[in-house]
Amino acid sequence: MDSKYDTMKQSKPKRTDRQLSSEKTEAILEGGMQEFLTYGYAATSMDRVAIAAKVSKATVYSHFQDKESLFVGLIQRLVEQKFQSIFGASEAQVLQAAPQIVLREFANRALDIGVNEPQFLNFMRLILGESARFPQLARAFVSNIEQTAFRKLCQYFTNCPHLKLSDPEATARIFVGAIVHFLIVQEMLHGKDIVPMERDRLITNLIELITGQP
Amino acid sequence: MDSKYDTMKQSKPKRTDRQLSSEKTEAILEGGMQEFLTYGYAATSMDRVAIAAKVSKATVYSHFQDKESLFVGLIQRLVEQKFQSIFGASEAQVLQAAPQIVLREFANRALDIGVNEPQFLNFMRLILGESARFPQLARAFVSNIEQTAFRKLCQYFTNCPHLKLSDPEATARIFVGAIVHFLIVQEMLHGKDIVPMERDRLITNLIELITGQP
DNA sequence: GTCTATAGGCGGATAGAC
DNA sequence: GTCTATCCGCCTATAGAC
Repeated sequence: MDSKYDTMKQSKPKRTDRQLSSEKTEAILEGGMQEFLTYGYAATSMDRVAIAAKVSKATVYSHFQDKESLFVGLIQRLVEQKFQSIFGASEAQVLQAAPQIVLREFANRALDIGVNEPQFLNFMRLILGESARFPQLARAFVSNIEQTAFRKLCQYFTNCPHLKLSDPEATARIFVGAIVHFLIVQEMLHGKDIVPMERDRLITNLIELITGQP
Repeated sequence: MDSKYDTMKQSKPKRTDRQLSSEKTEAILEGGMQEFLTYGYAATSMDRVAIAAKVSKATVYSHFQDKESLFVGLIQRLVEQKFQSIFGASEAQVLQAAPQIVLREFANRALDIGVNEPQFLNFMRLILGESARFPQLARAFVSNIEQTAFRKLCQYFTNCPHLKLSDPEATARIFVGAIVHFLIVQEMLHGKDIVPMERDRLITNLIELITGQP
């Protein structure tokens, strides 16, 4: 249980790398995604993955070496898909607006994902919950999602002439951290009714702290 | 899978509430804790729980109705234990110091838990990872840990004469969020080497933003 | 109350036909 | 490549002796 999860395994041994996935492979990945996101890694059975993909269990095993390979390949693909859907559409045209506008837009986009896409919450639950047993997936998440958010915000802070931040990199971390933690407590941990707070109130206060403008 | 996790089950049906847990019950809870924190809910077997507790499997089932009852009872107890170990030792004597000192102490105490107690990270992984299937455990975590941190910090912000915050409650959320997210990315998700940052640098910047003092 | 032994089922993974 | 059928082990939970 220690080192074997750290070594990357081959997900599709039967396939040369110049060809894309076949339809069956795609169906297996799609069915597996539904099952893993719903039940978690350990509680997902290869029987149900096969049923969800509408293939036989043997077909699943002809495309993926074992359950662990399917899971790792699937989640890594999902991390890249989420990266694309979050950061793919560039919003360079609004970066000229006032910092209050740009930062509010950034925060709202992040929080909208958690509210409008319930599967994204399950995706994060899986990454966080399995981060001890599958550290390479946690690292892929950090490299693709967290680091990109840090960079984009840090670039904005550094280039924005109105802001004079002593440490843009640390400030970017604080901004992302406050937003993501808000999402975790209110939505992922069902804290809305226990510690209620309007998202606009948090965002407004966060922007006030950073810009120094009331 | 929907409503059954929301209804609280009786964890110790054979025991009247005026008596504390017996030694066997304690051993089962202790053994179960080790297993669940290491392997997660679904991958933990009652066989291994019994072995870890040094009792027979039948004894486990004579103290707890089923696997789910053991898990829920155990995690709820653990949430209260963590609440005690984090907030039990009151630090009212240092609250007279400068805000820079008090807030830095608060942040360092929180981050020390994640670094010095690796089981606390596994505890959070379990709460986060199972928050869809066991929402009552997620809510217990929010009520005991998150809400208490918000309250303590908000009380300090409100009573501290040096600080003039427009919204102490939202600011407390931002402070806790930045610290907890830093812990999640650096330690839980193994991000130390990917997005390195000294904790003091983050804390210093966070305190600067809140106090307005460079 | 606690044990050993076992029921009964579902899990991952594979053999072999086509 | 894909299927049906199957192996075998481990799973949750319980029966029954003491």
